[in-house]
Amino acid sequence: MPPTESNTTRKNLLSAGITVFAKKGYKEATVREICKQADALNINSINYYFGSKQGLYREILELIFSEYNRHAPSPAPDLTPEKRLKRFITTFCTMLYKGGAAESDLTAIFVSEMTSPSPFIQDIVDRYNRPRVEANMDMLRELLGPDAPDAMVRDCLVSVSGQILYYSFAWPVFSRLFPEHSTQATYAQWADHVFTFSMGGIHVLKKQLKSQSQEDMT
Amino acid sequence: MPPTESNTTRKNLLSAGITVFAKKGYKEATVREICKQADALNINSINYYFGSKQGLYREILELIFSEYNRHAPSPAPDLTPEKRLKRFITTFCTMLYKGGAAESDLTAIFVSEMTSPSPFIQDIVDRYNRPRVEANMDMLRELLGPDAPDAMVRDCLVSVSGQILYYSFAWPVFSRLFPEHSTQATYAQWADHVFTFSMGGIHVLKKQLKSQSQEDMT
DNA sequence: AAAATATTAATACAACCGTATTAAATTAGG
DNA sequence: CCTAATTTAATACGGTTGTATTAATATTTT
Repeated sequence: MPPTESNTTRKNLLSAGITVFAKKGYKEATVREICKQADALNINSINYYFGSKQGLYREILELIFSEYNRHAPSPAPDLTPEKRLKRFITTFCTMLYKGGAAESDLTAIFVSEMTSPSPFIQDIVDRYNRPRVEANMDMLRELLGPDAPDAMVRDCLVSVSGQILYYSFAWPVFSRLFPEHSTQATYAQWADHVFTFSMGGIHVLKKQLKSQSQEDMT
Repeated sequence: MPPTESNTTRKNLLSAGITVFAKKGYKEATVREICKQADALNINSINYYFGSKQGLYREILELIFSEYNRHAPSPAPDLTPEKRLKRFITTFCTMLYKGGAAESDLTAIFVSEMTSPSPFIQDIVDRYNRPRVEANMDMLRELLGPDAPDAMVRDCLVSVSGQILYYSFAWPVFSRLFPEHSTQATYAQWADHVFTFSMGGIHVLKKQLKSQSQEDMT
């Protein structure tokens, strides 16, 4: 039985796995290529250390999402909801685009797990995404006011998330339409834009809510 | 040489290919499964009619994008930019979500082509996406005013597109966070929300532009 | 109807996949 | 230092893939 202690081959396999899984996707990534990338001449090392190709991938997924979780903003109920929205957008954009949209291996695996999820997605969503989503729903509810229905709060969260995530999955198309653009160089401006744009959207919806409740009075 | 005339086996292979490529992705879809789905007992029929697996996929791609193009709104310069934006959002959401976000085969292939593009992506983008993007940029420029810099116009287009596309690629995660939600039932409301939200964002940016130019006056 | 062509069918093949097996080499413990 | 355990190495195996080959059948053309 391989122990879990510090082992350089094991670590090499993990980081090589991240690289190859990101570039090729789960199915097209081969254990032979990962081993070669990890300077492990024997193709059996993945089975030795992780039981199987899927075992390696599971461990990589855990590694990536806990890393995301570590960088994500800790709850700060003392901040105004505006500042919390700004923080959410900025840190998310930074995580996704700081190293460049297409170049980041972690972003690539993150996206492939969204579009074609592995068997581990339910667990990942429950442990990592759900708590953050609930916190963000609360934040948006504060921004929209207590009269905002749940559907509207959810729609706003989707509007914000959709903007943030766009480059991460549409990059192969976008980069061909705007070849000169670089998310690495402009991710901070993009975060600013998403914040401004979204505050405008939220403002309109809030106003719309108010006029509706006034109509109900008459 | 196989002729291009009407042939039921050929058509069966095309529609079976759409189904299987959508469900499995290009690599994991096998010619054997496609042939079985098409009631073609011989696994050689794909090579016979399309030369190769890739040849079948290329023809399917062409079929899908020309279909998208057919449903997309024709240019209507007489309409106000607001109405054109509304039309753009509505028709796009309808195309993507009318049959349900996860269930639509065309949407699945569309998304997989965005996230992990085939060798044909450049040609597809040039012939189908670029003209629409340019028309939408013009529309947004009208909404933002003549002072709006190109980067702002482009950012707004990304903001709108990101919202529209969100469900198409994030569905495996979103549906686990909100299991009761159905895009099929609510795609029209979603289009309404995206329009309202985006007009709010555009309005704020326009106001911001105006105040900036006033500062420049002093 | 006969000949030419198009289509379907069945099988073969080389390449690749993940994993199992077995042996050699290295390291750790007494 | 020698034994036991861990790690690396090399190879084998069964399965699946896309495609090529060859033959049989159906369709069209003359």
